[in-house]
Amino acid sequence: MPSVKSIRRRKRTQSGRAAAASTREKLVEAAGQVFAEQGYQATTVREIVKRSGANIAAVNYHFGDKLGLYTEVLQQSVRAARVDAINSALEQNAPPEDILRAVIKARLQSVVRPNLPDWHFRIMVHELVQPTPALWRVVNEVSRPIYKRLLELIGGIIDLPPTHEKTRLCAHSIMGQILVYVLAGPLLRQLWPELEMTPKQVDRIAEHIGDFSLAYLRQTNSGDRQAAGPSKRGQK
Amino acid sequence: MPSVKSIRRRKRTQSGRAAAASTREKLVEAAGQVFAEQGYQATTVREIVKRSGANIAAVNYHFGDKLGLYTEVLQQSVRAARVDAINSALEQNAPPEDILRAVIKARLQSVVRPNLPDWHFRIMVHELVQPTPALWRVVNEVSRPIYKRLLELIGGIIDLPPTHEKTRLCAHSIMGQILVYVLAGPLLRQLWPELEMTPKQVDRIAEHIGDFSLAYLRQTNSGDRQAAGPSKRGQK
DNA sequence: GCACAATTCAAATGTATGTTTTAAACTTGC
DNA sequence: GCAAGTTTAAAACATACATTTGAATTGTGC
Repeated sequence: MPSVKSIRRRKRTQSGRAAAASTREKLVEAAGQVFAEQGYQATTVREIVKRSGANIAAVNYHFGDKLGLYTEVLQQSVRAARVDAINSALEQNAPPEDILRAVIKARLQSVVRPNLPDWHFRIMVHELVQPTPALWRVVNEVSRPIYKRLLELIGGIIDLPPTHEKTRLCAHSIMGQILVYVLAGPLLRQLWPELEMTPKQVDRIAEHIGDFSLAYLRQTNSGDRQAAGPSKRGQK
Repeated sequence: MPSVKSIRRRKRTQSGRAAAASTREKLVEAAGQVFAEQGYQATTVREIVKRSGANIAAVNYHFGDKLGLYTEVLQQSVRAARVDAINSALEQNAPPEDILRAVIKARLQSVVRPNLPDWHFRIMVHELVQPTPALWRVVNEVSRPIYKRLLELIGGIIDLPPTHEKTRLCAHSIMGQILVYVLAGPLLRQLWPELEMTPKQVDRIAEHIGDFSLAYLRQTNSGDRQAAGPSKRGQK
């Protein structure tokens, strides 16, 4: 009796369009939440199916196994992140400094709100602390282009090539200032109880990060490359 | 038949002084490493005992269970962190700006090196992403004093009270710039393969963070409170 | 050396979890 | 209505894991 080992992967029938907005999607949605909260290792498929209201066999049927489900979640995450507010902010035609402020604001907003289906970033945080093989694909597909664009933007402000070490360090400084509110959120709330991530407060924080960063960027622009051009010399 | 449920906790005999620098300590050391790498959930006691060369029952004997071992690790972490380089750097008698640079450097060094028995910070990172009840004690006992001191330091530089919102935001900006190298390490290495955390490179990064931050702090000091004093007006 | 406690060891136990199976219902397009 | 796809329920299976046990070993004071 040859135990049918083959996983019954469904072949993405799609026969009837998007008729079934059902189990499969509910699974991905619930899985995204749980994975974002607990990380890959700590989440149980039983918790996922409980939240989604689906049957446990469904994850096998649709995704083969837990890792398959996780992969799907990551893929959707990538797909969603690609058309994200960040990119649109990076695309817009505006002075570099304004673009930078817009990017900071967009990232902080999308990251700090609890409700939205924005577990994408939280999953990334888990990946950073405990990488799974799936991380590298995500990094290359979504993080790298954004990183590249950010380098160009900053390089433009401080008048250095995007790959220059100083450009990179500046990019990391900005990324770090945003990250701290994502992953040190609980810590900061404990240290500073008055901190509440209201939309208004988030905007204030974003503005601060912009001020904080531009102080150095402007100084570097008019400092290192002396008289590079009088166009942007304003100290405010 | 009363099943002897009581965990055979040893009563810290200590009869023969520190004669036994053995199993217990080896366990804590190995556990610190593994917990720092994988986080509480993902680490297995089997991995710990394998690395420490001890028998698996030893963790029960000495610490009751996995959580007991983790608690011990955290306590040692707290104890070690208290007398840490950070504190000594914060204590020293020097200009505030120099102290700030020293603190940044010390933290970055202690955090980025892989070898040292400095898993303290890494464990904190895991705690941030997946808090355990033990987190809050650590926060209050070690993070809060350091945070307070940092606020005073920065407040001194920008001439604002430590509890002022702007002071706090500046502190977070600095913390974030350091944090990004800890928890986005793998990501950054992927995005920037040339990045190698040699001691020399780490020093350069620390210096950048200092420059980056002081640009704003100085500007704020001489900007907000006008003519507060011409002592520190240098733009470099 | 001897008794007794502390420690270490190999093996067993119980539980949580991922995975698979079976069989029956229920959708849905043709 | 029927055939294929989908969902459900319940159970079984295998494995990894923390935890426990009881005996063996080691150390220590007398």
